[in-house]
Formats: sequence, C-alpha cells, structure tokens
Amino acid sequence: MDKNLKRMATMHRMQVTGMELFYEQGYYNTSVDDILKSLELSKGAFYYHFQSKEDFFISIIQNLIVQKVYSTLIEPIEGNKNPLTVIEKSIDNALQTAENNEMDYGFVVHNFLTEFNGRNETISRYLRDILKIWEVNIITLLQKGKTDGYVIRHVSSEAVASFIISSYMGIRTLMVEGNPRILRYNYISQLRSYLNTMVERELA
Amino acid sequence: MDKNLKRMATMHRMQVTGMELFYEQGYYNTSVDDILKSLELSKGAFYYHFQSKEDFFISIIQNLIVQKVYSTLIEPIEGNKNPLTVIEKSIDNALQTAENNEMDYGFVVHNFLTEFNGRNETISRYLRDILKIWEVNIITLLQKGKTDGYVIRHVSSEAVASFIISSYMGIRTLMVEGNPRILRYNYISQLRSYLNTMVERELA
DNA sequence: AATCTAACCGACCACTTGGTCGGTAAAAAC
DNA sequence: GTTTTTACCGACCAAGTGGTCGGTTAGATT
Repeated sequence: MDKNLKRMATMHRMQVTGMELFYEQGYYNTSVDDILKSLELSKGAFYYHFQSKEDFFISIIQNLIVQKVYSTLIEPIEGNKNPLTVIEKSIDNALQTAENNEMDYGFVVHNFLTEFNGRNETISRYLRDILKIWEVNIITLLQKGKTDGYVIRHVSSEAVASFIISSYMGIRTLMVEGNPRILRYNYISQLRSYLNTMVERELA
Repeated sequence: MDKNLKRMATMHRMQVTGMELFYEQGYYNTSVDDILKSLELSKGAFYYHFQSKEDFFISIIQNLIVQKVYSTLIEPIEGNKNPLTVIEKSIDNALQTAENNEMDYGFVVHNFLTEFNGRNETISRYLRDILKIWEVNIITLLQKGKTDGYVIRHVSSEAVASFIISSYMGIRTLMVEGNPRILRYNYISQLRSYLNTMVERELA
C-alpha cells in the first residue's frame, strides 16, 4: 500500500503545480511541458497518471478548486447566525486573503469559467456546478434567515444570491491590478449598505 | 487616395473578424491562421498591415472595443437627468442586448481583462483604461447628481461606481451559460434596490 | 532468487504556432 | 510608357504543441 501513497503524492504534486501555472498563465497559455519542467518530471510520468491535459485539469477542479471554494466561501456561512452578517464576513475574509496574496490573479473559478465558457462544455459545466453550490448555499441561508426573523420576507433569495455572487466575481477581477485595499474597503461598504436593505427590523 | 480606402477597408475587415474570433475563443486559443482562413487572406496580407498578433489586438481594442463601450455604457449616461435612473437604464439596455445575442460570451472588456491580467501588462493596461473611463463617467455623474439633489451626499461616488461595475461584470459572466432572462430580471431588481439606498428624498 | 509491475524516462511524432521573405499583379506617379 | 509603390501571396522557418511508445529501474510478490 506504500505504492498507492507514492502514486497519490506524485499526482498531488502535479495537480498543485498545474493549478498554480494554469491560474497564473491561463489554461491554453500553459503547456504540459511547462508544468513538467517546473516539476522536473517527464512526459511519461504525466501521461502515466493522466489521460490528457483536459483530464488533468478536471482532476484539479475536483481535488483542489472545489475544496478551496468550500473552505473559503461555503463552510464559513454554515450555521444559524444572521445570514447577512455571515455572508458579509465570509466575503470580507475572502477579499482579505486575496489582498494579502502577492500573486493574486482573481477568483479562480471565475477566471477559468471565463476561459472555458462556450469553448469547453465539459469543463465549464464543472465550474458552473461549483458556483451553483455556492449559490444554493446562500439561498438556503437566506431562506432560513427569513424564518429566523433576520431577513425581510419579500426579497427574492435567488436574486440576492446571484447579485452577491456577481459583485464578488467582478470586484475580484478589479482587485488584481487595482489598489486591493481601497477596493475591498469600498466594496464591503457598498455590500453592507445593499444587505442592509433587507434587514428585518424587530417590531418595537 | 483610393488606395487608402482599400487599406482601411481590409484592415477593418481583419479587425472585425479578429474581434469575433478572439471574443468567441479567447486570444491565446485563436491563431492568426484561424483568422486568415476565415477571411480567405494570407499571412502576407496580415503582416503587411500589422506588426504582430499583439499589435493587431491592440488595434482592435482601440478601434472596436473602445467604441462599443462608449456607445453602450458611456454615452447613454451623459446628460443632466437623474443619475440613478440613467445608470439603471443603461445597464438594463446593455443586458438586454446581451440577452438577445445568440452568441454571447460575456462582457468583452472583462473577458479579455481576465485573460491578460498579470500576463500582458501592455494589453491589460489598455483594457483597464477603458474601465477607468467608464468608472470616471459614473463618478462624475453621481457627483453632479449630488449637487442636483438626486443623490444623497454622504455616499462615496467612487465606492458606488466600482460596486456597480463589479456587479455588472459578474452578472454578464453568469448570463453566458445561465438563463439570461431571469438573471437579468433578478439582477436589475437588486441593482434598483441598491441604488434606492442613495436616493435623495426631497424635503416635504 | 526470479518474476512482475508501478512509476517514470525521454526520444519521437504529426501538427500548429507566430513570424519572415522573396516574389507578383495592378494601380498610381512620373 | 516606364518606374515606383501598394497590397497581397504562399512557401518556409524555428520553436513549440499535445500525445505516443519502447525502454529502464526500484521495490513488491512469489
């Protein structure tokens, strides 16, 4: 069973490096050779573990990207607290991480989605599914927030969710080459004022 | 001077086709040969008119993309009317155009910005400049809206502008593979309620 | 000790990439 | 009517591209 460990270790190394390079340079602009050179591995090793470049990328989505989205955007909003506060906080945290990342190139899912949208149905489906999971979680949270008396009932949870996701994807792109500190501060201030429009004020 | 006309015509044909293919498939995923094949022109023709693929793309930005942004997003908000109404309307129109476009791949500027961000400083600067122009126009409009009594004074025009731009960029990406009709409707409803937070109510 | 196999090597393949360059037909300039 | 210039052709180039395949080696299995 030691062999299996080595297999997993090598595949994981490849995925991590592949993810880095794809994220930095884009999928089409990164060759398999680029990744292999950076890993000091050979073509043989690559095609022993993966069927194709596309297959390799899909494994990266499933193993690394899904996990990242879960840990930064989904898990932080689980629970029974005030949805509006929790959402704002999770997004602020995600933006802070980006801000502190010297090599930030934007929201991973979004960048790849842009690159594959309408060009590779298989891959873009995987990516859209990830966004969908995030979306569903926000919607569920908001619905629960209504019954718990945090959120006013007449807003459309679906509409709010996709508005939040949209604005997040956009600000992440702007932050790449702009002043991330100011952009984040401004963004959060506006997000807050937007979220405030749907706060349920308790009856006095 | 007839020659100059032909020159311009050919260059323009190339730019239009190049724009189409780059937009549909991405810059790195579209070869010069692809464009030439679609135009039934030769390598010689291409490199007679343009120095390089990059030079060609820059000419597309300057001739086609800038113009498109101006006509759809900037000119519609010029004037002395209520900024909040005007902005909402211009964005709704832009989204409607996208919705009716069978071959929509998202917001042109944003897609290319994502592809070049951190990878080609020259090109991403051009693209960021376009966004900057849009941003400045929104900011100016909002400031004027304050003095004209449409917009409450204590909001940050900069923050509002980048929030609007962010959300627009994001929703355009979501619309590519989602249900554009519903997404647009929902988005506009949320944008409206966001913009409503900064309406100056006239003193009774 | 002999065998087998997982993991990896690297030469090789057909094809594509952005870009060059000598040529050419037709129109403009003289 | 000759020369020059414009606009374009297409063969060619070096450097990649994703992918194949016959080998090699270290360690597990027998």
